[in-house]
Amino acid sequence: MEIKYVNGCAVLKNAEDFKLRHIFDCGQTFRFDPVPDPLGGGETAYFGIAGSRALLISEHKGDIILHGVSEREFCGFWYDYFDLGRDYGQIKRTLACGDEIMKEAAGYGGGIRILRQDLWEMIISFIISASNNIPRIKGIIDRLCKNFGDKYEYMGRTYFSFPSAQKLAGLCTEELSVIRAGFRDKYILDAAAKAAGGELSLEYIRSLPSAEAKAELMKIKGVGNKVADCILLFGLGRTDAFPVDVWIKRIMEHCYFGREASVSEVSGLAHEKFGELGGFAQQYLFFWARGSKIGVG
DNA sequence: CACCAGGCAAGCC
DNA sequence: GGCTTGCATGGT
Repeated sequence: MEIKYVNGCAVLKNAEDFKLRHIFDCGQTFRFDPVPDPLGGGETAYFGIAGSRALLISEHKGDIILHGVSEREFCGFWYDYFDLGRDYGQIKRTLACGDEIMKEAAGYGGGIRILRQDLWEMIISFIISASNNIPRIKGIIDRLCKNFGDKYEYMGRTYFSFPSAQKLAGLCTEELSVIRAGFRDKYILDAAAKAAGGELSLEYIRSLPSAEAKAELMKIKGVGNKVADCILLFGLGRTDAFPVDVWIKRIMEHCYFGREASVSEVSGLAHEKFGELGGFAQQYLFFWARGSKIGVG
């Protein structure tokens, strides 16, 4: 992949396996939204926030442009964030080999990349995701950051960072109620208290094998099997994790089982078929299922 | 109005 | 172990 730095932008020339709509609309992050093309060409563009950094990113004639990003910032953060060291073409070929379903799904969302996001942000974001819909998850996270994050400026815009565990641990449920998280407010405070108090060490969790890391994460109230898998996949880069939500369950039942199946049956088959590539398969299937309404009704 | 949304915890057996 | 129910809020 060729990278150039022009006019204060980092530019990925002829970017392959990289499509903004696929990356930001496949449900892995809740803090990026479409904006008008800053170059006025009517192409796709997004503005979003990762931890305490903001980014305006757009497509332009097959290139990807990261606006206001220096070489230092690109190499020090965004390269890893977008998982640019990984060959997604190879992953798609491996998954599609002998599997017509995956061939279809990986073709549909071929520009997906699994973002390497902040662990703490993923813990709270996916606690909020439980029994919720994506627009409202985004709204709750937005209010969380606006009320309790720190204020920053980037390219003439004001934005707010994701609040730290220490900041959230100092709140009571009444103060947190402004974000309208519903029954999840007590789970957020439990996670914050454990993280701020040292009972939950994110660096320790990071050092553990996946199964043990998952068990540690599930000690947090509001973190069950599915939320823990999302945290492993999106916050810890454990790409073998295969989160089974209603959409994945529905599409796997429809395409692979031809009948209703339990969550453990679904994860069992996923492990068998996709193995170490489970996380990628999950993202292709999720984006495909939602976009084409496969298995619904 | 009922029903559902990237589930989970607690209470049953 | 597996199965049911309540849960805050907002949209259809």
